Amino acid sequence: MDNITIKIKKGGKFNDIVPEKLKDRIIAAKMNDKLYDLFDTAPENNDAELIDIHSGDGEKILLHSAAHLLANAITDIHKDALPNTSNEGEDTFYYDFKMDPISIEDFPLIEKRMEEIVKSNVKIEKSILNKSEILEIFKNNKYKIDKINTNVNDNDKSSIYRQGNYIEFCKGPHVPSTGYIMAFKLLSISSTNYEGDINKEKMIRIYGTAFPDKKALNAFLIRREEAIKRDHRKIGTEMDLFMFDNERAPGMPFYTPNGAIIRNELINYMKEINKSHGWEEVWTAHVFKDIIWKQSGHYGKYKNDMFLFQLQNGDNYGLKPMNCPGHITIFQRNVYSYRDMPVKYSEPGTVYRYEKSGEMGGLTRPRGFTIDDGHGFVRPDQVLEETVSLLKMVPEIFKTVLGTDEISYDLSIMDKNNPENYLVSYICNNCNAKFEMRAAVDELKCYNCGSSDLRVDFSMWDNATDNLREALKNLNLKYTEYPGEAAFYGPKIDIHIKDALGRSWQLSTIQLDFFMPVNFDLYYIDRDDKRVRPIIIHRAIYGSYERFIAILLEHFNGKLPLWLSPLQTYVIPVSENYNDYAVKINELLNKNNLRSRIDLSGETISKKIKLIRKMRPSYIIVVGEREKNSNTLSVRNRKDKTKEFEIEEFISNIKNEIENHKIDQIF
RNA sequence: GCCAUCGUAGCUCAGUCGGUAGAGUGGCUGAUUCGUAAUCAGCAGGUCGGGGGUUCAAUUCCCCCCGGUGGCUCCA
Repeated sequence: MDNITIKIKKGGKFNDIVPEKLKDRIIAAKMNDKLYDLFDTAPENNDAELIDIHSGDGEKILLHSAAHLLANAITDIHKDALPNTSNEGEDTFYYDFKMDPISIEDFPLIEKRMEEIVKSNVKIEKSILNKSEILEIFKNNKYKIDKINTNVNDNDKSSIYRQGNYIEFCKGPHVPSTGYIMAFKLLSISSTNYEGDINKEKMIRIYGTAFPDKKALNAFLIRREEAIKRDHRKIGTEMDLFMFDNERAPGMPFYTPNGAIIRNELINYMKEINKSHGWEEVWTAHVFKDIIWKQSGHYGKYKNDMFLFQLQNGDNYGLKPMNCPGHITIFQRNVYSYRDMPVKYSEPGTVYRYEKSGEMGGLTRPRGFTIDDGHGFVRPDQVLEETVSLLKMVPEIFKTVLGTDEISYDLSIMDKNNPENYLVSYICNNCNAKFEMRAAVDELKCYNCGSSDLRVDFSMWDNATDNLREALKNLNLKYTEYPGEAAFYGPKIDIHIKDALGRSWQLSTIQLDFFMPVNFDLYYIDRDDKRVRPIIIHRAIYGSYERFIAILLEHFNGKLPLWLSPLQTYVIPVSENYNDYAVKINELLNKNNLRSRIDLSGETISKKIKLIRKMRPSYIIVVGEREKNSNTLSVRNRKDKTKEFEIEEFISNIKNEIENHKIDQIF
């Protein structure tokens, strides 16, 4: 929801401009993009946005205050627990404590204490104190002392928040009193290390959530339960789609016949899209001599995460962890004119990465997976056009496959204050040579004359980043910029989609790369007969097929659109007396290239339906005396509605449903 | 890799305070001939993740491995 905006005079209290009837839902204020507590005073005459607890900013503040509420309760119950720090996610918060391990069995007691603090509606008050005063308050908590020392300069002041007996070092803002935290719940518990460093001490992390009202909290909890019920591993077992053999090939997914159908349909659809957008399909080997990984830089950086092996004769090989060197190898077979560009290769490319044991998880994080990969070798002046083309492909695909329009775009750009972290151009002030270098790993001196009198040239980054930005703007896409989030080798656009359960997934990526062209000395011949470096665009739309199938299954709860469904029709005769008619129907469906199966077992019709349900057939066709006599079908859809159809009518309808990749069924 | 937790029949799970295991479901066989979420009966399935130790005896207790799950870290 949108917040209201009201003018305020310099020095006025934000709380004084909150309309009386909104007092119970306005919890903070915002001016010039900075958040304030309601009891702060306005720094200037300006518009103040009043933050409603139901707004995006409001919910963040609520979660943050709920985290403090948790810490308040924990320290009340466990006197020796030391609060470290909290953080908020989309719907959840966590708080890390140094304390003896507890379990979710302890949650009711903690929640009860939290409830009491809410009931007594304790005021949450800010004080501004000198650093020394703050250090004195937190003298028994070394974690807070660390935080104070890193965040506050010696002679500066900072804020602390007090709610009853509980004090927190925090920059706020917060809800005005604990009574605003109407609906909350603790969710889970896990361990973590101080500052995320595995060498530092273990901490207890408690996750929770909070909402402006009970209704929203319940909706969240139901969604969460539904997500567990829809776990792709469970659906995959029920529908017999894929398996793992943890003894023989840990982390490697095996697709069973049904799963292979889904995977192939997705791949075939992507092939069509690639073709229509000028991405030519190639095929590359899975095993390469290690020299290519040394040249690409993967070996140096990811050696420990690669499958590497040595043959009897001493030759060293590695499984590909990325497809780009393979595509580059193909690109290098030729010399290209500027007129040949862009050269765009695509491939459902299977890669292997030795994920650490604790990092694997079902299909979402396997050790072998297939990317709908593509590498465009483009002239710098083609980045815009190619990015626009890709940004048009993405919504088309997700609309078709998932039926979703909820797509968001992140533009990750470089942090110009730290150019050493990136591969950027330098110009030698001594000999005027121009070259690319990453100062964080290479010694910063001229390759030509050895001089270290160099100046940075951002033009390559600036042009490329401008092109990405312009592509987003041309298509009127809403996007967010993230300075400092670019990879060292180039800026990128990451694309997120929201699934049926409201979860956001990063799927697609459009990544510019200045680095590989340098490593492999790629070039094309320009109009003036000079060699010019192309830029590589790495792109994937689904991301990996494995992860995408997991998301697809959870999004649809396994009830896939017909064109993706492994079992499109399932024919059930009412009794064995109608087997002949059922067999005829099933054969007719198969002849029409439909994936149909028939159940000729002696079970009752109810039992047959019961048993096949977990396979999620798109249509169940029941035939008996009536249908046989009138040459019709009794069809039951995914929503358990039944309808009579003429045979030909049904077949032509569902063939149309398949050809048009429809999400909805014919009735 | 780290912390926690788990590994018993194809699947879901029970059980053994140490005496080599059970249910439901699925599978097979037979009866039933059935109108949209379980008709009945019988039978066959397990060296209780792997290795070692303690013990007269280990699936159970101890140790080490291998895997799974939830987090942490990581994700080119």
